[in-house]
Amino acid sequence: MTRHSWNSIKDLVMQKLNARHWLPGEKLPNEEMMARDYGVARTTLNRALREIAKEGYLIRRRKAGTFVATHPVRRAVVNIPIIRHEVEASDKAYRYRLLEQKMRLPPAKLETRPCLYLRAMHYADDAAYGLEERWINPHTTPDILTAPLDRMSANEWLVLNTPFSSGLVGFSAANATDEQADLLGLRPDAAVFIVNRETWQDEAFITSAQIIYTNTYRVESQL
Amino acid sequence: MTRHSWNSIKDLVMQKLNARHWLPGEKLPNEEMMARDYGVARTTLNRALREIAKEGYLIRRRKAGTFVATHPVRRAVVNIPIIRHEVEASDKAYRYRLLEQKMRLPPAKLETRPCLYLRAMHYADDAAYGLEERWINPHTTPDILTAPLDRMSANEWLVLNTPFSSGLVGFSAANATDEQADLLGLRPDAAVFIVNRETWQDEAFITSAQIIYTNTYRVESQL
DNA sequence: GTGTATTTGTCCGTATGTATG
DNA sequence: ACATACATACGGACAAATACA
Repeated sequence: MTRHSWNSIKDLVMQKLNARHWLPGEKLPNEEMMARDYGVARTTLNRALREIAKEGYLIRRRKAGTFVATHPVRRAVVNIPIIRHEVEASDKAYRYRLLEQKMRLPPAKLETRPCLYLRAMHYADDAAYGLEERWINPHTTPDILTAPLDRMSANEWLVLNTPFSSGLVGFSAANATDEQADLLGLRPDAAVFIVNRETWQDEAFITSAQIIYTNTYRVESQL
Repeated sequence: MTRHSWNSIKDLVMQKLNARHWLPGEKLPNEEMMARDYGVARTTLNRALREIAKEGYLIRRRKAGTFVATHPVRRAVVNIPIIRHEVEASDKAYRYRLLEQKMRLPPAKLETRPCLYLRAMHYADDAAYGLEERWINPHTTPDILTAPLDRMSANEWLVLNTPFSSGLVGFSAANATDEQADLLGLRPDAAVFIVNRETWQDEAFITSAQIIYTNTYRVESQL
């Protein structure tokens, strides 16, 4: 019986935006008026407009009003899956091999005390999938020292066992070093796709990882 | 205290999640109880939990309840700016040069009729910044044929003049072709970072672009 | 700089809808 | 079929930000 949900109001406004009913930069009527026009409560209309604004198509400012974004900032949401899930999602057998594990002094921007350094390979159906180089801070995550890292990737263990407050992801490209090319089965100097991740908890560094993928790897996302 | 109450409730719940007050997979108390516990209205608590769920840390199902996500899917939101804005944001002078513009038959998956094909360079302080190769469908966007593409990048024109639509973004790495290396001032075979974009409107293709950046380019994002 | 009016942001309490165990 | 828990609606109220006089 409720013909109007905030979602249908959202669709309706989006249609008007697409139809250029209001031009970029133009001011929309205020909430109260629009709510009356569409026959819904202001809170309902508010939610619809808030959602549209979050998607970047509207700009809302108190006292000023609601405006059509002139340059909608396109945002893409990319999923950062656990590598095992990513491989298994493409119907391949996942395998993980720990290459190296030792305590070393990390780059100064991370920590001044020695940390756990790991190198590991990820395989999909026995083909090299990605090379992982990772630092883990045992001072914030002491349990890592007894984790079964020979069987389970550090990534997966960390997701299950440590909360974190903030993080960074970066995507970049580089030419493979000879060693990387060798491990990944690529020709020397081949382009590789690199995903960097850093996670922190309240100024204290938890882990920093670099995953080197072959150049066939792509990150894709709906706009 | 009345200020941003849903946000402070969200912080509070996030803290409890981080502190493992509820374990992954565990069920939280129902909305009514939590609202009473925290001394807020149920709608307020609802909003807090809804936001947390949208970030992936909680799973909510009607009748079943609210649960701690076992494998929170990490999502990173990356902004896809207009290249001019990106360059100007780093305090450099932006320059754009159209290299080529003609009608050609695009890849069949896009369109079966001839489309506009563009190649253009983007510069930051006279240093090569990115090479753009783009298809634009004049059958969905006829005005493009009279747009001043020698002065304004197609990207920017399209953002201003075509309605919103669905799209795809992809990030990948590759070795530069000789021509690309030459245009970008890179050594032959250097790794380049490639951003692909496709935008569609109701099954009809609008534009498809590939922007080739030097390997110093990075896409970064907060987790 | 100050004050005021406007507009969005949020909260509350209640009520109803809806998916689902 | 039923009960439960989330999803959403409504209207009234006040807070916060800020454009404008």
